[in-house]
Amino acid sequence: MKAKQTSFDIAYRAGVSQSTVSRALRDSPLVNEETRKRVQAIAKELNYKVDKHASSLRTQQSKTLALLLFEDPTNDDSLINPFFMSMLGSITRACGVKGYDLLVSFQEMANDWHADFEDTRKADGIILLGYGDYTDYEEKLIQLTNQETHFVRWGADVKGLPVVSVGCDNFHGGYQLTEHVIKNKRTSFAFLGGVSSGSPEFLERYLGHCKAQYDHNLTVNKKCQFDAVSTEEAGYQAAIKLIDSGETFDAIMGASDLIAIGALRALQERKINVPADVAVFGFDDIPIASFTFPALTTAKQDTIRAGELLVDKLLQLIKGEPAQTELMATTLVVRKSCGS
Amino acid sequence: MKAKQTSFDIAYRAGVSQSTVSRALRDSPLVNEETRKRVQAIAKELNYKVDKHASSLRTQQSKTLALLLFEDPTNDDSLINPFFMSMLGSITRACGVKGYDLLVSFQEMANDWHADFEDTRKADGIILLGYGDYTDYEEKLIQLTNQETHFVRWGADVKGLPVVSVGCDNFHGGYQLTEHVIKNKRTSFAFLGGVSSGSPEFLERYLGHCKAQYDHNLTVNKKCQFDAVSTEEAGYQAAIKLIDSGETFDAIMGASDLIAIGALRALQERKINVPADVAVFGFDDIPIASFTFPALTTAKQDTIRAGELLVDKLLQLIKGEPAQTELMATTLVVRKSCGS
DNA sequence: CTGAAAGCGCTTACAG
DNA sequence: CTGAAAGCGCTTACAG
Repeated sequence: MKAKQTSFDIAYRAGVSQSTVSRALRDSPLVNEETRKRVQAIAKELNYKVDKHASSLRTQQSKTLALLLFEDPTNDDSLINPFFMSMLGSITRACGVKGYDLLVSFQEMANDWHADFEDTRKADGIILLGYGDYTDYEEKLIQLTNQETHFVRWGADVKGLPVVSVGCDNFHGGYQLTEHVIKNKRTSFAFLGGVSSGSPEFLERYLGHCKAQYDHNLTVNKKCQFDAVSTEEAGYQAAIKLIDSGETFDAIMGASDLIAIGALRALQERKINVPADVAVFGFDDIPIASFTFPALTTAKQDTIRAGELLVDKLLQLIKGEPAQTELMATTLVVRKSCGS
Repeated sequence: MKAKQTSFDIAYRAGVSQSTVSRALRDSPLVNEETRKRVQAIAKELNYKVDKHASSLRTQQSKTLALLLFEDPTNDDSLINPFFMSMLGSITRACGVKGYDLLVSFQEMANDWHADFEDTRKADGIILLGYGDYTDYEEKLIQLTNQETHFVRWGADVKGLPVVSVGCDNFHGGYQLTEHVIKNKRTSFAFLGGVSSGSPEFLERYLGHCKAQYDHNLTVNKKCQFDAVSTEEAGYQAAIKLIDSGETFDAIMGASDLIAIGALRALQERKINVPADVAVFGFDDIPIASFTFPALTTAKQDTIRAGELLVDKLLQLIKGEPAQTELMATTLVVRKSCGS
């Protein structure tokens, strides 16, 4: 049990050549059925496993994908966005299904993370997942593209760049949510979240949000929009600013669930009743969203499917096949935080 | 930019042998300072990176650790225990610091996950993280030990087995929490969570919980203990059972925060006021714990340190050094859910 | 301090 | 269907 078995050991026991062992183990049609079974049985018995590095070196592919999770350094270490955690889970599973391993790496946006994985052959391709200032981000996307790295990313479509993305229809999601709340008789909306081009997802949600108000003959009060990054704390701070601004509002859209949850805390602290006085809704449908008080109305992004799409498209790219950016529809999830 | 650079290309450009390139890149003292700088500069310019598989094959170590996250299949896909997510973050970072990559894999407890990583040389060692029925689990630990796999695990100490674990002092944590709540004038405790030897962590928390009551001359009401796995839903169900049992209680300890959060939901649904009527407290201090209503009193496990310890100890094992099981103290985190 | 050479454990043309 | 041989890109004794 001590020394590691090699294909030569198996070959010796099976009375065949090492080449045949290799073929048998890879289910090559070039090997006799009976021989294959015998070889495989012996390999199993000796608990032999093909050496990953030797085979990767020879075939020049690692059968590994890398997941790069990046965040703004503002985020607390332990407060990794739960939405990304759901994605991590589904990506891991999707990789498993395809026979790929997954290397996970956390990076700060500021760091120089764009290079290593494919150059060192650690991974055949990269999945990018994270929020951060879009300006920094775009630069890195360009570098990756120039290096001819295989990669896909989660997020809004990128205008000029030939970058394959999987994202959700943020505009429509924002529209749908807002329309739902308008039907619940709310007329004055506030929006918490950054709406610069630095955060395209939030911006699109905001635009959908505004369009819904416009379509229903409501006036968008720009004074009721406050910037916030996607954390509970930022949501709390933005909501406090909103409350202290003296503007009137009867509904708050958080650009993400985390922001909405922060708003919930601020409202509660100020004794403002949700949903009686103010409706609150978010975006993402992270697991906690159903456990807040009151439970949060939100737009669900299908993380399972997102993970599969990301992996599938990356694998296509690796194979040299073309892959298309894809936008997934969101689902309206109605809970208690916006009234009936 | 197309064809991948090898150390021979660098050697050619630098006018030295390939061996020297290899040495220079690894900062070997066997190479002239000036030569090294020149080689490194050229490598950088050409964006050359050492091929991971070639070097791993040669050195027989992968410089990669594997993280195996396993759960009971009862858990919802998206509901990966947030506590483990915090751990994942800190483990990733700790690996990075040590120059190791991290392979992540999710497995169900029922599967045959004990083998592959080290046999295939994908990883030099394994970190085990998860909850599940302890009986199944122990069997797998034994297999891993027999295979002479290098591994460490998060969790309670394992009696007979020579398994290196990092865990927290669950007994003391349970004791400390309960004592704190007793000082807040609660006298009748309920406990939600499985207390069989199938879940040793929960059992220890329960024992500490009981000991505190005993030490303060309170009677433990065994009818107020209801089994629950570590999910919000299980906590909710257990709390409903507790309420419907007709037993009296003025405090509930959830064996984990998730369970306590489920209990919060059940109490709210039944219009039982927290903390006025019933105090509620959990264990773990997951990120959501401060955002529940009311915010949850709990015992914090230091995930940052836990990740570092896990990685350090695994690395010791890989180096052939002895490593010891270590128990970390928990910190009492007082929030609103147990009164002042 | 440097170079030529062996070898890590595979996969896959090539020849039969 | 099978085997002998080359070679993936490194690291590291060995010899100088």
